[in-house]
Order: sequence, then structure tokens, then C-alpha cells
Amino acid sequence: MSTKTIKPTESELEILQVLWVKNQATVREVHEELLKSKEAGYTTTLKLMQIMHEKGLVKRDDSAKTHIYQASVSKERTQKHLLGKMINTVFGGSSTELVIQALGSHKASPAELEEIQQLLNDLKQQ
Amino acid sequence: MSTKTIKPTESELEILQVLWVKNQATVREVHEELLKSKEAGYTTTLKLMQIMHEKGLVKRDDSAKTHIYQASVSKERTQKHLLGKMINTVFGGSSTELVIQALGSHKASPAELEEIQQLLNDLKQQ
DNA sequence: TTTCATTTACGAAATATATCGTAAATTGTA
DNA sequence: TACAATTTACGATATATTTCGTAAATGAAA
Repeated sequence: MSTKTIKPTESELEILQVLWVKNQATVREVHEELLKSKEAGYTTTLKLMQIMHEKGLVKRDDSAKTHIYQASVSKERTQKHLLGKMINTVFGGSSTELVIQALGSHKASPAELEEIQQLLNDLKQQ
Repeated sequence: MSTKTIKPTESELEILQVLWVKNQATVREVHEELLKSKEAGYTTTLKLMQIMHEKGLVKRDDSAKTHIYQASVSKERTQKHLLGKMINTVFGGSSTELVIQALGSHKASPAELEEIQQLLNDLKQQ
């Protein structure tokens, strides 16, 4: 496994999110999805995805004219990495502080609270 | 109050963290602190802090030769803002997913777990 | 007061990121 | 086959971020 973890940029993350949901997608499909939340030209999306390919953030099948892209970094691993980074640069190293902020500022449904409660119980067991 | 929330860059956040802890500090003090975790020239830190001042991220008392800086954005407000951003760009809008990842990947002490439990109970009440 | 160390101001360069126009390649279709 | 639409490749530009060198200002010390 590679020792160097690549940090996707803001735009790259937007694209990764689409790929994580769709699993596979063409540039066109990703682009259409991005348009729902932001303004951008098609070739901008294309260029970004090409750069991501160079960086190894995505794989692609270019056997046909229309290339098919797939994320090559896992959602969980990326989330974990960026979370760790944020805990350090924004929360002074305290993951608890982050959790408290997150729970405090963003409403969670009863079901979600229950899910977190479960996890908390598990952690307490050990 | 200003409607536009400024997003500090990576380097600016490092500086803000020092200021949040020290409350007040000179460029020299901030710089010494940064040196513990990264390599940089003094004038680099100075320039960054000057730019932060232009942007309104910090206040300063320049009545004496050596200026004294202070964060002008609160830690909580900044954390909340960046957390919200991360929930959107990395966790597809789910704060619960973020909390679960955070609890799962980073060990919390029993005392911290208890603190989180308390908060969770409060949230369940409502 | 002169000298020295420190600090600030400022500009410039280096790097990273984002955006887009244009041309070439590809493929389906008239 | 030739045309039209789509897609890719590529280069150029714009903008943001980081870094640092140099000079001027300041204040303390000799």
C-alpha cells in the first residue's frame, strides 16, 4: 500500500462524492450531478477528472470512446484521513471536541441519536 | 454582523489555533510555536498574519513597535463553520456519519465518553 | 549619538487550484 | 461515405496560497 496519502482538493471531493454514490460514472454524468449544486463548464469537470486520474484518485476504463470513471480511494479511508486532519488543524487534536460540536450544531434524528448511542455503548464496554 | 463568513486557509488555521490558546501573541511568539510542528521563515509567518489582518481574521494593537495580535473570529464559530462545510463536502451532508467516523477512529477516554453520553442524553430529552 | 538587533512593510516568485477555449478523435447516423 | 454531435486532449489563463528576500522603521544598548 502507498505510504503517501493524497489530499483531494475541494473540487475533487465534490467529484469523489458523486463517484462514491454512483460507483461508476462518465464525465457527463458527474458533470450533470455537479450542476445541481454549482455552476461550471463541462470541460472544467473533465479537466479535473483527468487530473484526478493522473494523481491516482480515480481509475478509468478508456477502452471505449466515452471513458468510465471510478473512485480509487475509498470513502471511509478518505473520510478518516480528512477527519484526522481537521481534528488537528481545527480542534487542537481533540476528537471529542469535534464530536460535541457536531452533535450540538447539527440536528440529528432520534434514529440517528440511537445509532450513536449504540456505538457509545460498545465503546464503553471495552 | 457580517453575513460573509471567511474561510481561513490551512496556514491561517494553524495561526488561529495558536492565538486561540494564547489569547494574545506577537508574530515572534506565534512563529516559535509553529516551528514546533513545521518549517518556515519568520517573514512567512509575519506576512500571513498581515494578510489575516487585512481579511479581518485577526485584530492587532500596533501602538508599540512590536504588534500584538489577537484572533477576531471565535474558535467555536470557526469550528462550527468548517465542520458544516466538511459534513457537506466529505460526509454527504450527514453529521451522524461524521460523528460515527470520529468516534470509531479516534480513541476517547472514559471521561470523554461520559461527556458525550451526557450531551446525548440531553439531546434525547427534547 | 551611533550601532546593532528586531520588527514591519512590501514586492516578487513559486506553487497549487480552478476555469475554459479550441482542436482532434470518435462514433452514430443520414 | 460524409456530416453532426459528443468526447477527449491540451494549453492557456486566472485566481489563491505560500514562501521569502530586501529595505525601512523602531527601539535598546554601547
